[in-house]
Amino acid sequence: MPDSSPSLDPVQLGAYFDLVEVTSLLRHAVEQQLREAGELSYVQFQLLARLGDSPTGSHRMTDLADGVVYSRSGLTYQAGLLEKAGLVVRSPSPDDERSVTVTITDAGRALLAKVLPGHIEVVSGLLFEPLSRTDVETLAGLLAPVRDHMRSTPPRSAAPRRRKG
Amino acid sequence: MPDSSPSLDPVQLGAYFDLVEVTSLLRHAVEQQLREAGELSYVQFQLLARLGDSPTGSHRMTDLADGVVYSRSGLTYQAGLLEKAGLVVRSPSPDDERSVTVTITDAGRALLAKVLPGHIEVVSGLLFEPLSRTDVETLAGLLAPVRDHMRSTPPRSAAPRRRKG
DNA sequence: CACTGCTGGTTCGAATTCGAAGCAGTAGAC
DNA sequence: GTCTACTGCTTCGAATTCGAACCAGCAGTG
Repeated sequence: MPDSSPSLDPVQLGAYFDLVEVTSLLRHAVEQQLREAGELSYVQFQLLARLGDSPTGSHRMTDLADGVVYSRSGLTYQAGLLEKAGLVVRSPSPDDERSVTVTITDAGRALLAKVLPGHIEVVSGLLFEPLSRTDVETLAGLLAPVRDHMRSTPPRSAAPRRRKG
Repeated sequence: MPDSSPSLDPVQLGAYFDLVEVTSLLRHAVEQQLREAGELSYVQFQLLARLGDSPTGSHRMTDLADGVVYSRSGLTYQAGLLEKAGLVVRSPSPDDERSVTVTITDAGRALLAKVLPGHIEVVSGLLFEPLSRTDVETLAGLLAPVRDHMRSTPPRSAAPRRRKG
């Protein structure tokens, strides 16, 4: 066939498949650990981690959703769960009436701290075990540009509400 | 606290986060393309792709589930959908009465072929755009060992039925 | 053969997920 | 000011997902 469309050579294909396979396996393992260690789902962990990382301990709903690549409605649901569990608090934003600010609580930080070691252990043992320090640096150097590229490229993700139909 | 547990240095952490972020974004984009192009979910595509790749065009249920890292019950559900859509057929295995063999149909292959170009285009444009040929080779070289390591390590994934409680 | 333990699949119920629709609040044109 | 378009979030319904429980069928022991 005339390759008018961009095709993937075997190496690319292999890299692509390995990428999704590796993350699927990793995610599965991590999910299990998180549930056992602290009754957290992966998304919930990601959310707490992001909040804990923030200087203010808080983020807007939308930013969280975009950050973890989640639907807005899904985030509303998860934020509700986390709030009910006392791990975060939702409050109206001062500057924008529409916006809701999610803030991690002390309990949230505590749980995060409790769960983190085991999490790291799993990631360490599964992902980094077969990689040398140099390997990791190389990997990071490869992924960062890809991430930036994906983030900059058409954010179809944010579901830019269809114009009309 | 005494760091008896293995911790991750910033580079490792960054690589880890970028890894999940990249695949999340990629998956999201691909999912959208697949749904628009052929009414397929990502899992369904993965399943068809695996079947299409097989010399016999078929696999056992369990092997499929393990391959795409999916729960067995989830696979039962998806196999049901695919079968109802005429894309695969389920038949009892000759050698093992318990086992079910899933086989891709011509319609399944046709749909796969129809969807593939767009799929490749998305992956190409998002994942490989910022990577040189050498980069891709490096990436593949890094991921393959990790995949093997994860596959060999305790297959907690397969949910090795708890002994009793 | 009977007995025990394991593997392959399905069914079931409960929890999660998403997109579409809806409700405010904001921003820009005029 | 008013109008129009867009953003931020939630609610709703429908589809998917998982794990626990279950029913065979296989394998090894005796």
